Amino acid sequence: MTTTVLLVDDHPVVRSGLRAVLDTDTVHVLGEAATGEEAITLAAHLHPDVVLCDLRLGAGIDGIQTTAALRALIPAPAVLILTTFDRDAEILGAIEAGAAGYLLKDVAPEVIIEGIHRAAKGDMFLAPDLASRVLQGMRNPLPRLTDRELEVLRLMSTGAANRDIARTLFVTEATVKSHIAHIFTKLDVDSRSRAIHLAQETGLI
Amino acid sequence: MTTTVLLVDDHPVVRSGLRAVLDTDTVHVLGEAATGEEAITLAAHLHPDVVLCDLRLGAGIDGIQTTAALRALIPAPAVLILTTFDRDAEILGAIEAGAAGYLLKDVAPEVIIEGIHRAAKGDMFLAPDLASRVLQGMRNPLPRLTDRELEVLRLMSTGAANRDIARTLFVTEATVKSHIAHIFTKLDVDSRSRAIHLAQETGLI
DNA sequence: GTCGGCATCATCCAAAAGGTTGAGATTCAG
DNA sequence: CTGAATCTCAACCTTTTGGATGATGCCGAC
Repeated sequence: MTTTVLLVDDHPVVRSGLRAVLDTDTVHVLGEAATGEEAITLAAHLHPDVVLCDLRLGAGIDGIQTTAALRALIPAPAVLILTTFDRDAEILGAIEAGAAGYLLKDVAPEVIIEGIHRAAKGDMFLAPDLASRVLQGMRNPLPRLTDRELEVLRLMSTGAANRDIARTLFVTEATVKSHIAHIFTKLDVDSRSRAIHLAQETGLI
Repeated sequence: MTTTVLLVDDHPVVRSGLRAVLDTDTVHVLGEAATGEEAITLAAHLHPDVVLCDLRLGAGIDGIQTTAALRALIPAPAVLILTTFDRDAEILGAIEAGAAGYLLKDVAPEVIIEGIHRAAKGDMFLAPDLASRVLQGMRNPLPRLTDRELEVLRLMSTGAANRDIARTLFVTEATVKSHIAHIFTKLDVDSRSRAIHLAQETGLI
């Protein structure tokens, strides 16, 4: 039985590659989308069994938002994330948004095909080298930062000093320091550079 | 007249995509390599007109080292860098290593084909949106950091405090501070987070 | 040999960052 | 309504960072 697939990637070359690799007797590629918006429209019309979606989609909404929107369709396609990156926060975010699986782009074509079939059957499918990491991430969840704290953290990571952050957010430096103190406590670090490094490593920002 | 090409990319899917997109009446794909080492061996035997090479090649040597090695072959193929990333230092590094051009992966297939033909003729070919940036980069060259300074910068970017850096490098904190002062002057910044951010943005680290 | 670049270290001072504690205001769920 | 979380701010203090200046030794270029 053939599984129908919609490809979502902002790189034409990757779409062509996926199409060439996937379009076999067990998988049928219904269409391609370059953006998340396009993917949602196409999926609503084509009703693919599975949507194969990149996380980074250039302009417009990202893969996680796309996943959430796709899963809200009726009938909802299974969403398989296929990406180059393996940042923890993003994997967990994608799964929270309803993704059926997560594959890295450097896997062999057969693994992608297997993942598609598994996703179509309603299974979860994680690239083997990611599975342990995800479980690890769920045991050691990154503390939840509030929106404001994330905003401060992002500004910090661009090299902004407390004064700069205060000016950007229209608050006093005391407030910024307060947020930063909370961030440090939650991330268990004691310097902005460590906080930045940790945040970048885990995909928090 | 057809131009012969060797593909170098660590992602099977991208290689398939490139092959599907490029193998036309004017371009002939001679072979594919997944690593830089493989690319050099293959190029020495197949004598392609052009090598289309990703910058990030997973394990092993990177695209810039591969470029340099390829350009040392006789006859030397033209090397066209095709990558997702657009960091300044890498573009300039690739060109220094002898690359004939630099393309971003999100361009249309026709642009890649045009780039291949131009490279085969000995022209330089830069993605249009990169050209101005590269010229800009050559007018405002990033100051050359010494090896030691780069080492310190890299440690800084992992969140290490001066004391940590000093311990790692077996020098005193005073020395670390001295290096950092030089780094700041050269990069024209006044805080480690800004230095880290700039270094990451420009691909310095 | 001399000069310049580099790495090493030191001292002194000022500024920024970080830690602690506490507190007012708002919002939102139970 | 009450309590918890969040965002805001303040005062105080310690540590870290950054800036300025200068000194030593090494090495390679001229």
